[in-house]
Amino acid sequence: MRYSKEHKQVTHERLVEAASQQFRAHGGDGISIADLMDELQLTHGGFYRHFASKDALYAEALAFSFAQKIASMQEVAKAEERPAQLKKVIDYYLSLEHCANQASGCPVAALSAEIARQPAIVRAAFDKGLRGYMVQIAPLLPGATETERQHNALALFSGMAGALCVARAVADPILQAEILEAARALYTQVYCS
Amino acid sequence: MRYSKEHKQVTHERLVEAASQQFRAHGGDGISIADLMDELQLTHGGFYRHFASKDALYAEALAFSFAQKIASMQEVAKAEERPAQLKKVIDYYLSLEHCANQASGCPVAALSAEIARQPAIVRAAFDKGLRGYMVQIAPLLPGATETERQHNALALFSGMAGALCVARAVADPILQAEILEAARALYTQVYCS
DNA sequence: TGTACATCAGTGAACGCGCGTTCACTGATGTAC
DNA sequence: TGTACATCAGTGAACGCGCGTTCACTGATGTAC
Repeated sequence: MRYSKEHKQVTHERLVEAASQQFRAHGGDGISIADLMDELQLTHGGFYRHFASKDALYAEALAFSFAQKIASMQEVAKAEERPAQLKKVIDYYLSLEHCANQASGCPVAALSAEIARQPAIVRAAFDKGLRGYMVQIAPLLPGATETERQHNALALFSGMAGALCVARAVADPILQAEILEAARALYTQVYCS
Repeated sequence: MRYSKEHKQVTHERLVEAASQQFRAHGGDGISIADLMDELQLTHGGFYRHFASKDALYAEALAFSFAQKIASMQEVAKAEERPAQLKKVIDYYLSLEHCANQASGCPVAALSAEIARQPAIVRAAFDKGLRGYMVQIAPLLPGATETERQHNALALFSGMAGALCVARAVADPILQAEILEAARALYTQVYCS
């Protein structure tokens, strides 16, 4: 049957959002198109009316994940003064809550390890997303110039992503908490004093 | 045909070593048992004379990767004085060379993102490997107590693993070098002064 | 306004492929006598 | 020492499964007249 005018765009957006969460939670190979379409109460055959391939969806989903995470970070920083903002962001990024919620968490921590093995369309989306991330977050960082602030942002966020990723990998919850706490102490000391 | 006495153990060890490199390079799902056996000039059917499952091999290969990396880190630190040792290790870990050679690189950077999705036997090998890593490396870190040095090691190595992982994900070589350089500056400043 | 046709999001079967695992078999070496 | 048998690392076909992608089809809505 044919659907009303905005229907296709709505389905497209629902797919991107669902994929964005599922890819972060399970990785690119961890979720099938059939599972994704099931989640939207659709059958898998219709997928190719919306995307040329699974990779094309991955690229769009990645862009969505970055945008969503930038927004939630700015939400956290909002209504605080300059030096306290960064402390808030660090505490949030390295919280047990963020650690436990990978599906809605930072795409850098969840996916960067597999991005190097993805096709060019996905890698390009990652580069673009990461650059946007750094531009948006740089104002919260110390540094005399924009370049310096962005370098600081790269060091801080790659480091926090690593801590989050390793904490999630670890099976022992005590060691997990130790990793997050050690990273929180380090980055707070360096960037918030 | 039947083989001489030590033959089985030799094949077992060759499998673990080959798997250790292939898993780090391509991830747990990125390499098949048939490909691995091919690499040793064997056919895939014989695999189960050596391991109960692919997961069992993954666990052993992970332990091997950790041991190998600890050894290469100690090699780097060797013949230096106390504060310069850590600088050497940081520079090596965040080098373009380490970044380009994932197959022989740090298993934390290469695999921690997928470990959380692996079965218990693999996760246990990761925990054990990471703890051993931290114990071996802690003497190079500043800190008044062993606990403090290990916390510093956790913060430093999770952070460096994140930087390495993000650098590898990025397609643009200039941005890749920037990430490694920013991380090198950060961790050197914090831990080597 | 009414009618005939075109469109196209979604359906569900099918294709082709790769994978982890199993299994009957092979045959040179180890072992028991 | 010599012989007959047992062992078991390795072989290669097969099984069962899930996946990405394709395709002929459906049928309600959009559009042209």
